[in-house]
Amino acid sequence: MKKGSYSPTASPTLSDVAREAGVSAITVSRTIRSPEKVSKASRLKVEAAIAKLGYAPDPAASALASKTSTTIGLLVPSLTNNVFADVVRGVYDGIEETRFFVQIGNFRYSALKEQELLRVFLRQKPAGLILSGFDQTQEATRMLKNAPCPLVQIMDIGPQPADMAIGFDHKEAARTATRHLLEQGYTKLGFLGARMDPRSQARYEGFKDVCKDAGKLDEKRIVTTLQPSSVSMGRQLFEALLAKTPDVDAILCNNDDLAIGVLTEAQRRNIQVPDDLGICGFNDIDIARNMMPEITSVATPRYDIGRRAIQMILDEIAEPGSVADRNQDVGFELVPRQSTARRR
Amino acid sequence: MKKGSYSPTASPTLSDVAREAGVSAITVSRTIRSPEKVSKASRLKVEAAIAKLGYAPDPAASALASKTSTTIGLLVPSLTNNVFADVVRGVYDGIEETRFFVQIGNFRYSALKEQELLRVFLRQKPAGLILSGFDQTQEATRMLKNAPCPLVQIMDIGPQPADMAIGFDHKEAARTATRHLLEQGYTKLGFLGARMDPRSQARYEGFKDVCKDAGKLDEKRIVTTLQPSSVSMGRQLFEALLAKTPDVDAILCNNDDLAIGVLTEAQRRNIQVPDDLGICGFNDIDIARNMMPEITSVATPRYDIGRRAIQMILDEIAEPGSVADRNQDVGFELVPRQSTARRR
DNA sequence: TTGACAAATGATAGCGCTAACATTAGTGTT
DNA sequence: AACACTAATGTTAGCGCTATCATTTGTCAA
Repeated sequence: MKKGSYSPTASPTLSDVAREAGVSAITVSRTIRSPEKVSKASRLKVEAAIAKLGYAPDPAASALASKTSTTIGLLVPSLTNNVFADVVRGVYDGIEETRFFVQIGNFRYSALKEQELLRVFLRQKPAGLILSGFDQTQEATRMLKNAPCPLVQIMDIGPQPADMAIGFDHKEAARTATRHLLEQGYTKLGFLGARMDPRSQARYEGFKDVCKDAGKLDEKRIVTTLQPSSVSMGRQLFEALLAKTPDVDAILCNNDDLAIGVLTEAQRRNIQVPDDLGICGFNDIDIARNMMPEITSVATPRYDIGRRAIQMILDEIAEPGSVADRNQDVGFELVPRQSTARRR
Repeated sequence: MKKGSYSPTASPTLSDVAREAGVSAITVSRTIRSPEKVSKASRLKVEAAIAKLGYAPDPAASALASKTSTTIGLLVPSLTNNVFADVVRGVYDGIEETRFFVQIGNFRYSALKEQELLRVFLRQKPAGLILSGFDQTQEATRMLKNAPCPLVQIMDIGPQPADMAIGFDHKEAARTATRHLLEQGYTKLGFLGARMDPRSQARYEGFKDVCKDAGKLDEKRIVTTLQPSSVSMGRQLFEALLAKTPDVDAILCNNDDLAIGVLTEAQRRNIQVPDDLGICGFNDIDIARNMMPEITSVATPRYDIGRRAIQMILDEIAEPGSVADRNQDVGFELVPRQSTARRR
């Protein structure tokens, strides 16, 4: 059981190790941080002392003295969202076995909240920062300009990253999906969108672009909400869409959650997918591609983006300026499946 | 664009704020950390100065001086898993607007890795720790015994928490679900399990208990894997089960992902759910309850557990010993739906 | 052997904050 | 008015580490 006090227990410090090893504190510090600067004899003595005392450095003291911590900040707009869950996973996998930590900040799609989180994170003297997209506030952008660490903006692409960026073109992805629906012979295209953040907006624009070019744009067949995306929301939006325009014959969903909702609601209403209704999702999550029928979607390299973003940061920490391609477009891939495979 | 250097930029310090406000540094510190100890006049002056300078405290310096950081460690076995994603969300929601941070450690279902993460986390002098379950290594348990901070073990229940605990009885939950299947008239019950961690094992035991008591246990109708859970894995396990025992008429799935996989594979094979096959999931995630047919599941308060765990920690930080119920069973709820609503 | 240089090590100071104690201002009692 | 007390504020020292510069030791050419 536990005492009610939570008193800190003393751990050995650098000087303890130094005394044990018969060297100065700074030599111990160097043995840990840059062993190549220390003679083999000293190194062995110090390593033995560290092992004997069970020493581990205090990250707070280190951060204070060196003005840089081992924390890498990751600012995401949502933790619920599949997209960011995958990114987070990639980042964590990439950080494993390094001396760094990840600290996640959830700014809930609020640029202002992002700005404040950024301010707080910067006070920690992070070793690196990963941000979502390019839509920071002016003040946040200003802070980023002279951020004291490598920085990657992820998920989106843009002409002017603050430092580095990796993502893909959401508008073009939606264009590709929309063209696919037209090619499959659908003519009355609808669009469902939840949580209309900047990237969702870009997809929406892409959809409208292609519809307009094909002379098939009907704004009544567009239903969006600012509320979070979910399967139930997909059902609700689909119901709303049917109420307005029952003649819709294909739907581009802003993400796979919505697409699943549309599919299950269609099954309930006995609407045949893909013959009466084509459904295309976005992101290509595991569940959607295992539905019956399997849902057509745009595969996006979310995990990979997280993984590569963290690698860019680690590379820059090791050797500033070493990352050659500082603005990477990793692309996307339309994966046609049964849910849009209409019989001609 | 960016210079290649990442030089740290000076931010205002406590003394800067103190000078601006015409008070001493410690008064500024107190205004931030315990405003009730400061007169209203000083407080207003200090707050104005903070706002003017855009000051935010340096957590490293604070941690070093006070021997306790504002970091709360959260050790989870997986980031992919829906279960822990919801817990994480609850924790983040509970921490919002406080001065604390969450730092997640992913130990990938390895107790040894958990132990090493714990060691590293403890060096940060965390303000609190949240662990998953009770299955720590001996060494980890020893470290926990004299952890210098409040500590909550979550998701499971057990007789002897290291400090505090909140969770529910997985074995009993599985018993309840299994009884439900029997009550619905199913007689040849199967069990599918992936990622058999200690809590999955407990559910598995619960299933076997009830089947055995009812004289309906057939080990051939149990298929498990150590690989991660997913919808595709649900399909695979279901296929394996059908290959062994095609007569199975109901399946308890270790979680909803598997259940969805079973359902979609059943649809592919034209097996009627619930009449030919009953399906019961676990966790009651949004997608499962929106399938067609809707999937019966055991609702577990994952978000709530995260939320309450963090609150227990915050309460203990504010007032050690103030949390009265230090070992909470938050229960579960069977939610019968169409996927087990067999016609009699 | 000497000097020139690099490699290895150390002494000192200080990062920005808070704990602990010291002092001053304010409030009420007799 | 003098005293006792609390509330508010300040002074001092130091948390554990690393940057900086100074010193010592080792290495090699002339």
